[in-house]
Amino acid sequence: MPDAPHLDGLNPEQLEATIHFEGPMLVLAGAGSGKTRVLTSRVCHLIHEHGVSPDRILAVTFTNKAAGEMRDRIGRLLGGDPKGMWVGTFHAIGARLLRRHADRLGWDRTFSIFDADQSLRLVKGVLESEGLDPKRWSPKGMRSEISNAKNQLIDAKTFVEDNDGTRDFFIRNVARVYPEYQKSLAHQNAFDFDDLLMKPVELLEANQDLLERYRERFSFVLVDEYQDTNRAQFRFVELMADAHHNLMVVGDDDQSIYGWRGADINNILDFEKSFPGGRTVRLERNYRSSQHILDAANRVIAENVNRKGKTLRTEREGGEPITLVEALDEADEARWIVDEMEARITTTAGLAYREMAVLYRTNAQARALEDGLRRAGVPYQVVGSVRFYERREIQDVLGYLRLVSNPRDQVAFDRVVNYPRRGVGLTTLEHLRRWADGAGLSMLEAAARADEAPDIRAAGSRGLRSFAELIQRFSVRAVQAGIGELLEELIEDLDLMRHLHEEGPDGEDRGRNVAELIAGALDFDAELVAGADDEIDTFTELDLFLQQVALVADVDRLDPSADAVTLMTLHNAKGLEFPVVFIAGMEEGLFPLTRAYDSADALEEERRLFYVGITRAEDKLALSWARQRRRAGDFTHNIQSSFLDAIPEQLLDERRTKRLSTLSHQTPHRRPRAYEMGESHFEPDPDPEYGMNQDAPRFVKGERVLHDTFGSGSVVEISGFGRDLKVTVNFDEVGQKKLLLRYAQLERDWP
DNA sequence: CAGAATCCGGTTTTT
DNA sequence: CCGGATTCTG
Repeated sequence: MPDAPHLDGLNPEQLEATIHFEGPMLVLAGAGSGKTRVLTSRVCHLIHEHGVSPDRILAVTFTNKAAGEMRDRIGRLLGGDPKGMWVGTFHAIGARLLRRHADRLGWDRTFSIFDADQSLRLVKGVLESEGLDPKRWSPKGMRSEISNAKNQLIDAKTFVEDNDGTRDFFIRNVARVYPEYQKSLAHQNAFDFDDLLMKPVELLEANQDLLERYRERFSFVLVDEYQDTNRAQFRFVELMADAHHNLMVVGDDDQSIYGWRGADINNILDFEKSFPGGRTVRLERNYRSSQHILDAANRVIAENVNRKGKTLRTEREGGEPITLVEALDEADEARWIVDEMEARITTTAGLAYREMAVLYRTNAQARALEDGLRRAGVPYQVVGSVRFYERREIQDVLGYLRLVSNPRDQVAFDRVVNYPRRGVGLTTLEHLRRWADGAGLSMLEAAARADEAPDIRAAGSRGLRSFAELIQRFSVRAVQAGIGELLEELIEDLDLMRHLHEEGPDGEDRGRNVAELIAGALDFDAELVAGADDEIDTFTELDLFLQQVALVADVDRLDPSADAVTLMTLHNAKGLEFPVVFIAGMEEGLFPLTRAYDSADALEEERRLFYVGITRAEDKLALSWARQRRRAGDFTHNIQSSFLDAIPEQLLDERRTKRLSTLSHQTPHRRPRAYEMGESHFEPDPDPEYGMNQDAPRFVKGERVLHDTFGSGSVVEISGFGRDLKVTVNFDEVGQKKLLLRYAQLERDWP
């Protein structure tokens, strides 16, 4: 093919996928096999060789970052931005469609997007007005039930019908809450995250004209990370591709890690059935990791049953062994990791901090690692943990903007009406609500005329009126000024910085965060002017800004130019790669989490997560675990993760931290192999230092025990120390119980 | 009405 | 150990 730089250096399989033109295609792309490369080259090929106009292409990615990268790379290959092409996450694309056609569903285009926190608040509110006790019926549980339903495209009406007469009280209450919750969203002109997937499907199914229009427009559809799509996303793709069948999906069943969010691994396993006549290409050549790392990954994932099966190969032979370190506790683990990083920086020429990452199962693990890094003065950035846009001060500021953009947003109103303090308390708000309901006014309108309302004290009325006046003033400014300017004026007007600084030690940080938000907004302004986004004619800048803010992921905010070590969860690491990768917390109960043992599917998903982690590493992988770890207040005693059993010993370099070696002088020992897991018992640890509770009978996770009243069961978790030693036991008859060992007369139950 | 003191309960992963 | 909710106090 002459003059086709986008085809340079592709291997035969990549080439086959890239030059594929019409009809369905599944690209099964192993980790590090160059799938992004294939996606971008294919788009270029469509445009360049087949003369397809960019505005007829729709590409869906998993993160905004991936979307941005794809757009950049295509732009570079083509020598110009692919104007008119839609690239984005399912959520972003859904929001875009809804902005255009929300009126057909009864919303209007200035709708708010509620994130998890806002939708939880709303669920709580509904729960209370339904007279349900939020302590008995967890709002979180309700929200996730509603979320699951939406991901399955089950609307409120259907949910109620489907569960009519169920004996499950929880579900029965969800059936009460869900319709009211949805009604309230509509009333507030708001969508939640799940609506952004579900409502576009509803929109296209109910409006044949729109369906035809978008099918026609997007005659080529590409989907990345297809293994993580849920029912709603599948249906959306199906609707779009059903007429022309020009659908290419790229994914890896072995990297499906979002089942808990409704992702259905069968979407990728059954692709050929759903889209008959399609072709499948497998990319099994890995260009990322050393042989040793890949061997470990292959062995780990081979334990799974529910998979298509593929084996990654690399051209790179050998490589460094995989280090497995046993540490005393999480601080010791962090210290080892930091020491190892510094040693590598000094001994490896050209290695930078930004090329190293620490991955872990739970966000809580970040704290100890951060402490270690901070103490050693190693620069680092944490993805997630405390999410930027979920910070209180950021949400407060955004609450104002949301209210300016959508005056019906009640969640935003409640959030900021008395922040900063305006003397408007709960009683005042209650009086206002009553009067507003009676007079048929919105809360904001009512606030503007608070002096007319009965029972409201002068101070409260003054506060309400000045609040309403402020929102009105900024609604006017919003059409004249850019977002950055608007924010600056708002913060000035509220005298927010002074309020924050008066709050105490955290105030400085909060102030900095607000400053960062302003900086981000100014950037947003600048980019919009430079890019002259085609959306800006249709929507206000404010709406676009709020939408972007609602839909950015934490990984999107990763700064690749900063020379800092990256800390993040294994989930967040998907799609990324680093020369040096540490996976911390390789302990039974933490990774895999205890609850993963509830089902075979869950355990397989957990194992895939480990596989994702291993395959992030290019040159060096180090795994670590801690004998004891503080979790939610008390101590846990741990054994190393059963996942490690799959890795052949000759690939491993097993070590102990210095701290641990000085405590006892044993050689590193491996835990009994997996066949001893589950019902059977483990040998008590021979190390006398281990546990510090020699006086108590020493139980081990997995062991069978007998209780006077509860009967027999198996030990799930051990926590606490000395006289506070607690065991969690899953009893065969009565389920899980947490017991104080010194009261519970537990005996070993030999099978 | 606001801020302090206290209690309680949860704790996986996220667009 | 944390945050949120609740209760108490000025």
